[in-house]
Amino acid sequence: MSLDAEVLIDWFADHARDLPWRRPECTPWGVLVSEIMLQQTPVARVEPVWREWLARWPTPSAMAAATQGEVLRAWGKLGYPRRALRLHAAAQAIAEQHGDEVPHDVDALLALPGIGAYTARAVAAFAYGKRCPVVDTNVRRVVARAVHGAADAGPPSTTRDLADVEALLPDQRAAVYSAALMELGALVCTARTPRCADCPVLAACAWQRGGRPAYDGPVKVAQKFAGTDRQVRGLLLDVLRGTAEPVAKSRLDVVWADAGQRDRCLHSLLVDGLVEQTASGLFALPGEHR
DNA sequence: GATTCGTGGCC
DNA sequence: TGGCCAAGAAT
Repeated sequence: MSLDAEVLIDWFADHARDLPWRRPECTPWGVLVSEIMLQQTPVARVEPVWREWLARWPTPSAMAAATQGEVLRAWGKLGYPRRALRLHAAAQAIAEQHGDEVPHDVDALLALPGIGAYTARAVAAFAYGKRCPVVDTNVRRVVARAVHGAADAGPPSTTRDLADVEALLPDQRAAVYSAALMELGALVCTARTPRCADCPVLAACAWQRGGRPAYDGPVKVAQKFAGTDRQVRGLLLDVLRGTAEPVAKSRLDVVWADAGQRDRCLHSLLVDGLVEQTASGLFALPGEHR
């Protein structure tokens, strides 16, 4: 197809960001941690936390030995803290069932908590050089434009998305090619205001050739945050992150006026295992108090 | 397939 | 100013 591998790989060699999880000395565990942290989270916010994590927990077994509370506190404000819990559980599974080595196989990776279609293939490709389609939001957008001539990708469909990228994947240097596709989407073929003048595959781009028509797919519902349970859960968890000792419910009640929503959120945090109640009825991050 | 799940920066 | 967006996964 049109997205010439050599052109893209050469562009990547010249323009790729120097990210720590791309360094040759980065371990597969480091790659895995980066991929989990980068889910729905910008690179700039991930990088400092990733450095702290790898220094503190350089292996899966090292993290497996930490408590859930320690892990949640170290996760800080990266967002979606269930990722931290799942990564901790994945570290335990890797330590106990895989000899402390991050699995090579996509299927074995998929079986780990918090690892889905994207992350499993990203680890297989970027940590082990395996040839497999790696499809994130950047790649979906690049393919939508360059191949299908659409301004943006429609709703995701794992089966179709994987097939699309599989068809593009070169036989050689497929992992670097995948990294290049992602980087192109992150730096040039961006969601808003793409830098088409800087694009290495402009001549091959179907969207460009078609006069860059506007997006005509189904309308995407904007995700709200203010006033949602997500915000309230975040506020509650932030209290517990900031204290070493369990706190009384009154300390949590002050973060949100609506008692019904507040209690519902606290309950859901308990169900999710992000918060624990002690025998004396106080609240804390999990795994640190009896 | 549609929803839910944090957080903060940017145009 | 505020909607949009950022390397998704689980249900």
